[in-house]
Amino acid sequence: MEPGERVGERVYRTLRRRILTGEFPPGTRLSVPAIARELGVSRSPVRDAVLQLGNEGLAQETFNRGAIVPQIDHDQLVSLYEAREALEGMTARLATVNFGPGVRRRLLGILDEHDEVVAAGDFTRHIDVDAAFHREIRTAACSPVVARMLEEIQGQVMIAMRSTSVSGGMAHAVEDHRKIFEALASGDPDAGEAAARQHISRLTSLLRTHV
Amino acid sequence: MEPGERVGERVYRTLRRRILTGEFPPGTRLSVPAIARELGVSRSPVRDAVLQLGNEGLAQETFNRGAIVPQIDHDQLVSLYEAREALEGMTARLATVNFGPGVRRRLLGILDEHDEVVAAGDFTRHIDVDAAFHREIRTAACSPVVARMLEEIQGQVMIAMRSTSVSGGMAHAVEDHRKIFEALASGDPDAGEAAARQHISRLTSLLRTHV
DNA sequence: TTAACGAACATTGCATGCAGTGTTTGTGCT
DNA sequence: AGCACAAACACTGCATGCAATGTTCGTTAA
Repeated sequence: MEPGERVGERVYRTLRRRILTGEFPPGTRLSVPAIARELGVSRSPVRDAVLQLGNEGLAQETFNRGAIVPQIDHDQLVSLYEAREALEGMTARLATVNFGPGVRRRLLGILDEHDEVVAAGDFTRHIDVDAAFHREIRTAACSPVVARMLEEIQGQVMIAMRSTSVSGGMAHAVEDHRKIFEALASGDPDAGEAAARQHISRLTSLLRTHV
Repeated sequence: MEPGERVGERVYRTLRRRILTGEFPPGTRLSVPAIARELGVSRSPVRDAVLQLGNEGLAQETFNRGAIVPQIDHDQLVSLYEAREALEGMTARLATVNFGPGVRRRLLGILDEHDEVVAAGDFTRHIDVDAAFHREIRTAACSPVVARMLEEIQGQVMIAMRSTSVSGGMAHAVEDHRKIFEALASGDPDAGEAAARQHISRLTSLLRTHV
């Protein structure tokens, strides 16, 4: 007997997934009793989960009025990208130092797959492969604090991506990723950071013009 | 009748303060019933508070064994400083753009006070004034996401500061701060970011040598 | 018809109950 | 004394109760 896992943890992951996939679009009320009934658990773990989602910016709480899935407004999205630019730059810098044959191989595999996906015009898989590329770099960076913060940003960005089209274009993304890869492979931390930041800041600029 | 504030929120702030001031040193057990009895509230809001502290890295939870105040080990501290370097750099960059007479006046006031405090050798006030300088820049940066993440980092760093002496020296800190101020005032975002990052990376280097 | 009102209903946030689990303490044995 | 073991105790995590508050919807008045 060792579940070793809280019910609240499972509820948290369920709700998080539903929010990120858009099954719970912005504005959806996160009613604790309703969710508890649906999942067949009591209100306590559901409450824990909703509070945790609130801490991560995936739920917006108001006193005595419960929580709703937030809309990520333009200013918030800009701020998210400002943080993301700084942190992705740092992961690239750190990953340059830790760059090895394993990372090289995996990144090249992701890039090849990305080429195929773009050629096929599959936007959904593009999102996944894009995320995989950045995740691989985060892992190589070996900085849990930075990685955790990027994941938190990623969540809110996923919400925003459904309402605003800030995609800079799939082909452009792969191009940027190849540049980042080459900078990492070159072993120059400054180049790695610069390439990663430019990748993000291009989106931030697009965002700022899209007032 | 308008408390408009959750009991859990008050408990959270109380516990957070006790952890950050060292009243609850690392290893302290955060027993929900004990805290509830002491504060004269029920276990529910205390539980909420402890879970929230866990999300911020101010409590370490183990399944069926409750939470304790964490020790920040060396690797964790390095990762915290890596994130901090990236984010302080970004705030300085953004603050450069938003630099105005109000910010200038307040920063100069803080720097003058810092000089006095250092001359008096008051380490406790040094900590406060140091934090005030960085907070002023965070505020000027107008990026809530970046600011929030820096505050989260700040909490864990405060825990670590009591066990490891990573202080680079009070006088050196003021010197760095003046350089940052001048870079901000110059209006060059690159210079602002570079100055802020160097301030942090100096500490990171100290840390890395202090294996 | 539409707007204002109020009663019925649902939800929130805090309090408390409880089974399972971990910890501590006291006891007996070597 | 030192150790094994068990019983007593305490805590965790989930379930549920409840008063206060918020929401909804039907009814009434203009």
